[in-house]
Amino acid sequence: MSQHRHPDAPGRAGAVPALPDLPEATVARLPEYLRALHQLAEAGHETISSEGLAGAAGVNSAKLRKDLSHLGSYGTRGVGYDVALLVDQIEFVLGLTQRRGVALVGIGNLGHALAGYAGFASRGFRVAALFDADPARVGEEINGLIVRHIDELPRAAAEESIAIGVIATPVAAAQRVADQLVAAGVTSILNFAPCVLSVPEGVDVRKVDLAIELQILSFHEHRKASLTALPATGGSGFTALPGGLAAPGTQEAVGT
Amino acid sequence: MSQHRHPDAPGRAGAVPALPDLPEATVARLPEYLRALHQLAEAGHETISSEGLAGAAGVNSAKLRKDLSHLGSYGTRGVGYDVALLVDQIEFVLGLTQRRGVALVGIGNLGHALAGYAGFASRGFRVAALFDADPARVGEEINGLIVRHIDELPRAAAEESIAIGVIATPVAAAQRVADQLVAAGVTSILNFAPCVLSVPEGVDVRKVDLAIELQILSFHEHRKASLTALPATGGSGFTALPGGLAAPGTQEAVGT
DNA sequence: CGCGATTTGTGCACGTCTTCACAAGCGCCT
DNA sequence: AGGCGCTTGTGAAGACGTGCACAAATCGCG
Repeated sequence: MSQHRHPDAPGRAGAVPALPDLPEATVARLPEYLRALHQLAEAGHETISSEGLAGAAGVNSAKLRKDLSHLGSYGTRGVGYDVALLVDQIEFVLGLTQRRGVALVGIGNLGHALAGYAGFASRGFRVAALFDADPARVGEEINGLIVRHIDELPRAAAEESIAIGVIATPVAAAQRVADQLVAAGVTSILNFAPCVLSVPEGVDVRKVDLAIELQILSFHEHRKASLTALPATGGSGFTALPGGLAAPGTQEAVGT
Repeated sequence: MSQHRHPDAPGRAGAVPALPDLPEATVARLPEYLRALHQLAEAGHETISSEGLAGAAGVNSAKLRKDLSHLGSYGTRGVGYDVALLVDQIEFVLGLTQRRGVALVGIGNLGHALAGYAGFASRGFRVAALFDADPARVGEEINGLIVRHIDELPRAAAEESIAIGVIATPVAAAQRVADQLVAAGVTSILNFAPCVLSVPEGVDVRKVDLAIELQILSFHEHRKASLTALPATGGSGFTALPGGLAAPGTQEAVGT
């Protein structure tokens, strides 16, 4: 998945190439661009226009150009972007040139699935260690990794130089685990437990709450229902017809 | 915005009380408030100040007040918000007064975990049907539900009046499944496959990409590393200290 | 070598979101 | 009753994000 096209990626040799501080919104989209680029590369494209890449990533082309312009000028006017070069560039900015180790804590229902999720490995991460507080789960092997007791976290984190932790425990344990992760030197946490974590400054937390996503969808369902219940105020009742085709350009189809 | 719709309990009496169209950012936070409110209710609070609720939800109190003000005026100056009333109000706005049925497609690694995820049931949803295209998986029982073949989706969706679909298939199958869901009348989709879906207008899609969350964290790791490598330019070098206790502010949320 | 077709990079205007700061409202205590 | 402290609700300002529209740059071709 990673060709070495441009080994002369910016800097990396000692001197830090002064990461431009990107807008958060841009950072959040870069991984999506990266995924689209890999897909395009696999399809044989060597260059891609902003329009094409925007389509594959499901965003506006002007927005994409502005996002990429923050990284520097890596396109060629009249031609487009060099796919391989852009892949290298985005991977560098995202810090994916080194394969980062991830510690996963909480090997329950969800943790099990995460431990076996191929998407992590294929997108630059290595699930380096699994932990659980329940002795009954310790020792289990998943995908070639043995589940260890949470108390071994400090040693394991140091040995494997782990900077990212994933919390997939029940809510009741999440804050305690977060504290333990921080104590072990972890500075980034991905939290699947539906609760707010309190962490020291300098530690980043991102939260994924599966139920919240459904609730947001539920709101829109509710709104759609209350709209169709009323006499449509000029809006053409869309009425999701069975067999509906993807007609208007919301998102573009990408190869399946 | 001095609109007094239903001074008493939220709607639920037949007529739909003209949902105010909330800012998207507000909608995305309401579920978090709801979770915090349930937690507070369980802890015995009957009323809560915006400051207190904001703390429990991990947001700024001014933002919270503005968000809630969009729903109407459900607080009492000098006192705070009535917890039970606010719970009812938010649940109504989010369309959670009816327990919505969800169809889950793709019973692989992740799908298995989602099918057994207790958080869905406890937050207003009912996983009503499981589907997979692989005949080998059809017939398996998970949590009291039998995995059915994807071709039975139309009938099942109609019987159970399912409006929300969850896609947990590999990328290669995702678009096809999305088409099938839409054809079956589903108007909201939660997509776990790392790809862009093309759907007709009127169908909402939300995407959860676990690897993207890690990549965003990776970016901040990268940035933190390149900052500590440089002589701090006036900024107070924080240097995430291990063992630090959650002292000062709240959780440092990265991005949206 | 010049021209036209194409596409990037960006200035600008607009809309959305966030945050501050404070008046208005409410309850409690004297 | 009146005053005082507390909290909500909101106007205004600023920060941030988005999208248009176009100049600048590049390629291919005759």
